Amino acid sequence: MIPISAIRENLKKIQESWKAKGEEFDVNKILILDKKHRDNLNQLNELRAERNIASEAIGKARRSGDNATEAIRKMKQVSKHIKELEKITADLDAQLKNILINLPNIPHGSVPVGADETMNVEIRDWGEKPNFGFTPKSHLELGTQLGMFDFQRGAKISGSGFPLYMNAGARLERALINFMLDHHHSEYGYTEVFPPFVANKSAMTTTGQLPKFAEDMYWSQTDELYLIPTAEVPVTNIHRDEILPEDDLPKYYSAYSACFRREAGSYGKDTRGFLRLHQFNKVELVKFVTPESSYDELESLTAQAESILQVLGLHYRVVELCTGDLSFASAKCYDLEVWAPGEKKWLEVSSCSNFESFQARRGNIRYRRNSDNKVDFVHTLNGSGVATPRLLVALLETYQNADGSILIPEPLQPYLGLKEIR
RNA sequence: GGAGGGGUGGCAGAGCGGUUGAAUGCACCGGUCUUGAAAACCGGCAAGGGUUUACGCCCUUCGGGGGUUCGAAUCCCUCCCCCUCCGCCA
Repeated sequence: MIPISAIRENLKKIQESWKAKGEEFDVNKILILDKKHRDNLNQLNELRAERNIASEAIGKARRSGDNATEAIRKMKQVSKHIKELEKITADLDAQLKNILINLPNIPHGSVPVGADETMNVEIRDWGEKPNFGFTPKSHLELGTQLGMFDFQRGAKISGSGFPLYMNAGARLERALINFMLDHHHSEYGYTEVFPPFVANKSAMTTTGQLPKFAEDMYWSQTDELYLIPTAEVPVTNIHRDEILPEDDLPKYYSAYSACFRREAGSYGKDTRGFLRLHQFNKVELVKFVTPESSYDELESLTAQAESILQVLGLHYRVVELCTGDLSFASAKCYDLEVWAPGEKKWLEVSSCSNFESFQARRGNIRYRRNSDNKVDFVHTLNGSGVATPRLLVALLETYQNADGSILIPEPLQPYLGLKEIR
């Protein structure tokens, strides 16, 4: 959420940034509403002040045995008026909040301006495309031959997009998750958490899934709970409505979770195999940091996510999203894309974002500054470190042998207990 | 699911219709003392909003919402959460 004061004070700048995102909002309506709200609030405050003074006087009169019936009669009218004004003010406030909660974050000044993903900027790449002495197969062909997963039976149980991992596939999935969690803990000191996989409306609103993206989530009406689309939701909400001591920052959390996405409106896109799923596994990294440090933390977060791909020896590139491709809550974002030689495609396995105070404001996540003891919003960041389905695709396709067997990268071998899958 | 208890400032914990935005303790900040530190003593210390060039002033907030009242942390209704016991269950 961006503060209304920022809209009042930096209207031009904010409008431009929305334009760069390809969005437009009726700022006039916001400003008029805001003015109306403040006018009402001022009137209300004056009346309440009057009431407070009168009530105290009545109390005093009562105690000293004086008659206060006339004052009480008068205050009855004032109270009635206050109630009416309160209703109006609350209604205006709700209207205003409803608009603010639907406004996207403002891109950081360093973000390249562009309309869509074609304007994203490749920042760097790592490794090289593997050379095969044969035509590389797709992960579907390889995995099916090796009995690693079964999409037909997964669909029988739940529908398409719900993969059933089997045998070495199931074990490899578990190995990857364990490997990534261990790596982030031992290399970078992340605190591992195992969060709930469902979350309530407040939690979903903090991170920005609600109110705009309700359609994208699975939800249990009877319990008013959503299945989480990412561990970002529960983990960011760990510190909702809290004031953290500055000395506790930065806080680094890692979490495995299953992720559930309805992918409404994307049918027919990437329907093959593991490229787009309704349920998948992911290790998520979440940081709570001071405002001054958040952009340095974004760089290190990205590097930490990258290190997973490096250790596994996978060719990848880092792409900086342009303004038009930036998500609702993000102020700046790097995507990690891994090379899948069978698909001959770059696959997004991670998005590393700085949300600045956008989520912190929604979730009221604050810290007490050492320098002046004042309270301020933290900055939150998160990135996948990384998502398994496309990682699995890249792994199978990169490490395939001519006979369809798969070599397991050395760091992963102890986790899987195998040097190769055949 | 049934019975009972409870949710108050950064934390602990009083208050149970009228200077209570809230005692007290801890934590924190400043000062005195000390060679330095600790202890002791003195002082300060909630957040949000509005208004003001500023000092300041005003309003709101004691789990959420609603009600009673001139006036609610305090009374009533309702919802949520936590704890204890019983039942059920991985």
